[in-house]
Amino acid sequence: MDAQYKPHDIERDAQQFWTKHQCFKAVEDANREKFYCLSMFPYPSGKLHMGHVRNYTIGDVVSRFQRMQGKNVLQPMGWDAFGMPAENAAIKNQVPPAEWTHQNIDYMRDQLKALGFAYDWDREFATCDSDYYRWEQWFFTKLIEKGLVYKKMSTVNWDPVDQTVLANEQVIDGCGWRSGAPVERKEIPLWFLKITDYADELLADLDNVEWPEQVKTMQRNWIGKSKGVELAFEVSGDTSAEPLRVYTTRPDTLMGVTYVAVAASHPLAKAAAEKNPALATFNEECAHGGTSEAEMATMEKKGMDTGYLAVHPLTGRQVPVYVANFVLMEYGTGAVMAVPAHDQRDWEFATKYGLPIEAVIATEDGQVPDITLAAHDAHGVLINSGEFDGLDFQAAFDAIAAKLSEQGHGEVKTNYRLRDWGVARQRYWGAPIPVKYGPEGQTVPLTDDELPVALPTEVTVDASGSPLKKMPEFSDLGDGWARETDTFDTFMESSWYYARFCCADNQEAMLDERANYWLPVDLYIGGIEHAILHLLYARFFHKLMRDFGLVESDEPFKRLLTQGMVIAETYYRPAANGGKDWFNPADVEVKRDDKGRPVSAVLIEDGQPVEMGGIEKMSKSKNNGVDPQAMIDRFGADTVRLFMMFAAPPEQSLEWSDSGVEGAHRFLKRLWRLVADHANAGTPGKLDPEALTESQRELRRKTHETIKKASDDIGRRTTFNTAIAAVMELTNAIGRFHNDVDNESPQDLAVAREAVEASVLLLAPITPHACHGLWEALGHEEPVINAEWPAFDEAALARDAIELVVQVNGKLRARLEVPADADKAAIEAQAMASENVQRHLEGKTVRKVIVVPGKLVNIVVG
RNA sequence: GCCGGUGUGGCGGAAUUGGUAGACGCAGCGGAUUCAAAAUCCGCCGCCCUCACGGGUGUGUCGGUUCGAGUCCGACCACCGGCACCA
Repeated sequence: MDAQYKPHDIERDAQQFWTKHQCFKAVEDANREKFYCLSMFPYPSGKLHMGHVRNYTIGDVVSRFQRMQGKNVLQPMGWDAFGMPAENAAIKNQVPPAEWTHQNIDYMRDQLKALGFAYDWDREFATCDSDYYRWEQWFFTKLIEKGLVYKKMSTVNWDPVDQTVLANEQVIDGCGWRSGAPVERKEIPLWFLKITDYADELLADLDNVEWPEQVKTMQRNWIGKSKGVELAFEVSGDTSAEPLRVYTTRPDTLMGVTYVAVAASHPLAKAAAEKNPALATFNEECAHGGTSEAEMATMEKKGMDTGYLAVHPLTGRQVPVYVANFVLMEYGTGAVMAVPAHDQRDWEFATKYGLPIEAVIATEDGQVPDITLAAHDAHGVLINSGEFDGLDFQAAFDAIAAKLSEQGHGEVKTNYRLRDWGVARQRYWGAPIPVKYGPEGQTVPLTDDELPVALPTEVTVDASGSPLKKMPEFSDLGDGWARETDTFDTFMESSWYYARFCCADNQEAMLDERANYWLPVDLYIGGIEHAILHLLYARFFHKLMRDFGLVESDEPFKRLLTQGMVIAETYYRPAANGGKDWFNPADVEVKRDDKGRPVSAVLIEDGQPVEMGGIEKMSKSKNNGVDPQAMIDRFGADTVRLFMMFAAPPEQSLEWSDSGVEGAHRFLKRLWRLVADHANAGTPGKLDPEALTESQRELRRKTHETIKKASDDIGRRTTFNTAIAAVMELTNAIGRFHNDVDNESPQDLAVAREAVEASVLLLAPITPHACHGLWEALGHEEPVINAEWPAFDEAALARDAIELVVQVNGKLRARLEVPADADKAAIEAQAMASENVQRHLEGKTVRKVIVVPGKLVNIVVG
């Protein structure tokens, strides 16, 4: 065998073999245990970035590992092909979105193939194919029939210059990103899915999935189930005004209410503005700025008195009604009661506008809280609350709720922070919403024979409005009927693609029985940034499909692995316009001091210094992306895969390092030579575990320790980095073994063969091309992709003697070699006898001796 | 602002159940090989004191629990992800 590692030849040969033998085709087989391994499909933005490479390498390693475990593995791939970047590219370069998207898909597919991922390409689809989204349209019409869809007014970011709706990311400092005009909040009717109907189940079923606890916590908090009271404040002196309904989780503070706040678009605020021009101006002002929750929470809180008074439902006291810019009409009731003594936001507002602050909850030690500097928001016993004084939180909650209920002013209510899912977008590059509007204003879902509604692909896209609105050939159905021109949120497509992969070729139905063979997904891998929205919507959609009889399982993703970002150093120079010019790491040379610490960097092109801007997520804006293709061309796919898996555990962020990649490449070269040297050393004899020399026994123990550790690391812990480190240790040990043994006996070679084969098998999921070649070179006829994962031999792990450490007062003072079966007394005696231990015991009294078998002895002295 | 996370040598990281801190790799330093270089191989490598034996110190900061804390508890600091129209 050739001792030189030639990755490009090796990778070409391996890939040709897999393709020729259709190794990755997944076929349903009820007699075999299935494993559905799915990585989040990519948006086809142009070319793969390192985040994709990382995500898909993890998925591929698990898939190949499970295959070696004997499972029937499905690993599909497709394209999340609808979305804004295609429209932005269309505006910029006058390329139709469909054409741009398909070109990107073709390029990226080739890149995925070059990385050797074991995908069943027969199942590939793009969500912009009408064969895909037609079923989404069909399902939506069924949801309308089931009453799970409705239309309501909703706030969007409106660019008054471009006359278009902006996404949150297109609003920069309150202005449109293209026009620069201040963004307005505009209310338009939009389609919603009733995800809140499933809130309880979405919450409860989190207990039944094997997800990272942090993700489950985030989803629980997002759903935000709370128990509170909904109550009404009558509006004083205006019998025509509806009572103000508010929801609170703190009815115990009800006696501390000193004002009520309503949204600027609340009917009462509008009514007050008619007689009050200043208030009208203020309400107008509240309509500026973005709609995101972060913006709402961080903006300056402002308000203005409406002049109306609200009547406290228990005391009859009249409190002012304010308009507040942080109260939104569409969340909850559009009105909130304010208790400034016990809520920080209310406290700041009251302080700003000189409203009264009245403490009604005592501190822990029963005192009146100091509310001069901040609100006191902890639970406690009630004070200044008349008949409720002395009650604790729960008793006060119950008593006040009962009283409100008795008087018809309020009821206990369970509330959710979760809001219904707005699925309509005023954009072109998405799936058309299958609804039409009649001449008398009727809203009618399309019937099965009117589906699918194909998105026209011949369009001109510009920055203003939705292209579909400007295409009568699409929207005008004649006789006064018009088609809906809004398209679906692209989260709709990503909410069920995992199911469609099971039966992507079915032209007659959305899903078929094959979905129940493969689902749920056994391991789903993707970025932590999807922890809430995508994963929650997909869980919801799965339950909708279940309730429609399309799938049997309750949850789509049994196990979840959230992968960290890929980050890299950034370099820049201050630009003339006050901004920064960013330079790609590939174009920069780093200077180091004599200890290897980076001290400065220069641009290779002109030799002049650049600033180091810190380590950031790889992005276009910071120009710190490393092109996977360049790395594959230079080192081969296996090196890239190995580095990605070795540099960090999957859940952590991964810092790109050119020298780290070179290190991974060096390891593969060393491995290749090691196997070649071994293969050329002679024919191994038959391994006889009962007749081994000390050094043979040692290598064999290392082999089986490594099998044990790597199996656990990959299968249970998914810490691929430590599995690779363990195999590196094993290959180092093989190298030493070969050096130590002068004339290699057949038995030496047999022990070495076992170690070498284990190394190749353990690395096969990670660097599959190299291992394909190595396995063949070791004389196997069956390819390594069909090999069985190795099992460890418990007997090989046994040791005669073990090392343990001796501490005196917790500080390490000696190391001991003791027989594996030594008893505690013998260990203690040996520990005490140690010279260095004796020195630390001198003149002191031994108080206690702790012996932890197999680990240590701790002698406590005083 | 709210929710979730992260913090260990010069660097990426390891330490899985509270028990030897720094596995493995990168960088650096020294050596071998070479006409020379690259590549490769061998050795050293947290910081401070010491010729050495050894000792002190050390896991973001401060405090606590414990025979023993990177790991558990409390407070704080810094950074990262999400916040419903980026995907």
